[in-house]
Amino acid sequence: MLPEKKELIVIAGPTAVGKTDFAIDLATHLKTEIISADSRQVYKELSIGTAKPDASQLEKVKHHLVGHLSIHDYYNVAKFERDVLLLLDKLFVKHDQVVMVGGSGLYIDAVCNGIDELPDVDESLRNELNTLYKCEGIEAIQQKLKLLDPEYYEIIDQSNPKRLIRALEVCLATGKKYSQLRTNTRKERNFKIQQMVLNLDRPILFERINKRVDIMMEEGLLDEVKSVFEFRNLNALNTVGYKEFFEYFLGKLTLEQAITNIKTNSRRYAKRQLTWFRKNPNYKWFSPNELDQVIEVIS
RNA sequence: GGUACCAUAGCUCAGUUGGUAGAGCAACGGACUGAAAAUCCGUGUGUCCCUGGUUCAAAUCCAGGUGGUACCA
Repeated sequence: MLPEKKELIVIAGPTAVGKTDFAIDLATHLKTEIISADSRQVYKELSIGTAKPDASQLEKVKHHLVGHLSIHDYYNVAKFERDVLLLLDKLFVKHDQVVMVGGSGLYIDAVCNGIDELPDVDESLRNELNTLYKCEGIEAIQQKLKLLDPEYYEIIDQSNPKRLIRALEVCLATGKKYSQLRTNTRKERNFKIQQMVLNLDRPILFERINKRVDIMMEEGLLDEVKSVFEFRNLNALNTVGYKEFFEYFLGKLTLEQAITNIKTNSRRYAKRQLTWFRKNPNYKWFSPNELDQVIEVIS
């Protein structure tokens, strides 16, 4: 089979829209497998709060990149890109089409368009910069970047500490300007890509989000959060559905407030996801009950 | 039934001696190449309960109505 005949079908969408079931139905129809594109479902310790596919769903279709890591592992978008490309090499041997489903827009883009190859940065360097920011404020890291990479400083969101620190750590680790290491070019893939977004009217989506939080509570989310409480400072746990309950356990919120905040933060997350997908014209938009229409488009 | 208080943004409420209104939260829009469920930026969305009156001018003062809350019957 020629590589050109291979095709990755991306199913994106905001949280709680119904991606998991949709992807299972689609993959079943195509007799293929599913790659998850979800930055939090990769962790084995996080199941209920990340709405991972459950045992019966996993039985229907083979899923990849779900729960294969620990919250103690460091993971990022570049590792995800590499993991998916390796996986696709194997899956395309057996299948002409593979479904990738998830809501992490940056992760999806890394697979579809590629991401610049930059050297790994030592963890201690980032820690140092975080400390500098914490102790001396944002001005300190702004000035530092202005000095090391004035071109990038001009175009960056200067009030965003994570962007500043990222640029700084690359400059410091490589001795080069971050702006010069960014290629801004799209990587060619040896497979075709079709991108779909699932969406619902906002009131319906928000209703689903609120309801799903209640269901997570019934499924024992509180116990799951309790089991990882001691690791709450890990990045993997800077996650909606977990961080709010950490505050509850620390006595900063009532249980009811924590649940309300999870719903609010989930709604805001969904909004940010939609902003991300909207700006990318490659996406075709569908409702989660339009499986037939999606099959029509991809065949 | 009587008395008192209240009625302003989706919610909770500010609003000075009268000059057509503003905070918090929610909401909405956006950015985003190794933390991305992260992080950051921007935006008031209003029959000021209704009807009259006073006034150059009413969210504001007056009268009546409606609705609510509390207390007394």
